[in-house]
Amino acid sequence: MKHEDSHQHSQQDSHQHSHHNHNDCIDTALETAETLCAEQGQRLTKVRRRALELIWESHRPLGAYQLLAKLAEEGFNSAPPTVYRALDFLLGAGLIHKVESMNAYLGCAHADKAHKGYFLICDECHNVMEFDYQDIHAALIEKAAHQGFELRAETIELTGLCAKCKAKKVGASA
Amino acid sequence: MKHEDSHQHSQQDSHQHSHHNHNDCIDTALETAETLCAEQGQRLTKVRRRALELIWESHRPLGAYQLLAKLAEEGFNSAPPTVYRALDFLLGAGLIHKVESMNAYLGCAHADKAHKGYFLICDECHNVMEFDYQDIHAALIEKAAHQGFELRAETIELTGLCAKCKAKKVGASA
DNA sequence: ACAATTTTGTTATGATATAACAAGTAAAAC
DNA sequence: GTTTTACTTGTTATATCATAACAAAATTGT
Repeated sequence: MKHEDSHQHSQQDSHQHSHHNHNDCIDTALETAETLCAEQGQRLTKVRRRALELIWESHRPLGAYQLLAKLAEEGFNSAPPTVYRALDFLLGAGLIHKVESMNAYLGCAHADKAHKGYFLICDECHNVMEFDYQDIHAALIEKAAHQGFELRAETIELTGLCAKCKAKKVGASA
Repeated sequence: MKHEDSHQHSQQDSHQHSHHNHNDCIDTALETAETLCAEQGQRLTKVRRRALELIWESHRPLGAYQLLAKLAEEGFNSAPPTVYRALDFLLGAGLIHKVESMNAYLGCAHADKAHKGYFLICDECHNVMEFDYQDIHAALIEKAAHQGFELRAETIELTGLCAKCKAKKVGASA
């Protein structure tokens, strides 16, 4: 196993965990975003920046219209193109991912690393964990190449039961 | 590698290939569908059967409203619920897959085998190949379990350039 | 035939996303 | 420092994907 790492993006509530202060995550993500945009001559404008923050503040993947509502509350323009433009920008910059099976958007924890989003999605609590698994990535590239296919992007979304919800179920039936 | 197999679901046109008669595919798929439904006491009604056929006849994943239009041409009811009900049934029976990143539906080549759909999607021609890769499946289960996650379903959609389109590009630039 | 179940018809609406063009704003060129 | 250019945002309208709710019809079991 060359490299493997994972990151719990979401949490049950807004309180701080003993092992995970989500506010730090947001701060780091925003700093990374600033840096990346600066490096690439991209403009992280007010709406774009605030959209990214709001996506990070959410504990689960955020729908476009949910995000739009939050932005509208803060006085931003409340027509759909506003939010979709921001989302397009952030997706293009690799700062967020789209979870295709949920039509929702999630802050990317490894924006600086150039990667694909691999997700574990809990059917019960709808929390999403992003993970990065080089072995699988390599295997997929090889598998695709074997069929003459040149891989560009990967959508890997796994659903099931997360550890917490599994524990809760066992407790309930006991 | 324990098991690996793939199947080219789509083709450029409706003519027969030297190595692939798509009509045979459709026939086989429909027979399998009949058998499976009979075994499980499920009713493969007219709309459902015709929907499945139409999905198979399409050379690419078919959108719900595209399917609806085809059904309407043939005198079936042309309101959305008709097609979504048929799709729900076929999805539930494992006879088709939904390609999440395209919001489109594709005949399942291994309906009898109980599996997840892994797809290679060409950005150029939009053809889709389904493949089945036990090594990756096993690795994903293990990886998820390692994080206490109980895997139930997998959405694996890989995009890029298929062999044909790659060849075409090389030819064009030469 | 009757009741129970499932499937389909029908109307309406919700949810997700983009087209097209005008107006504003920041960056670059002069 | 104004003009030109490119980019970003505002605004209206509409396309696309999907489901809720309830009535009618068909199928199945008794």
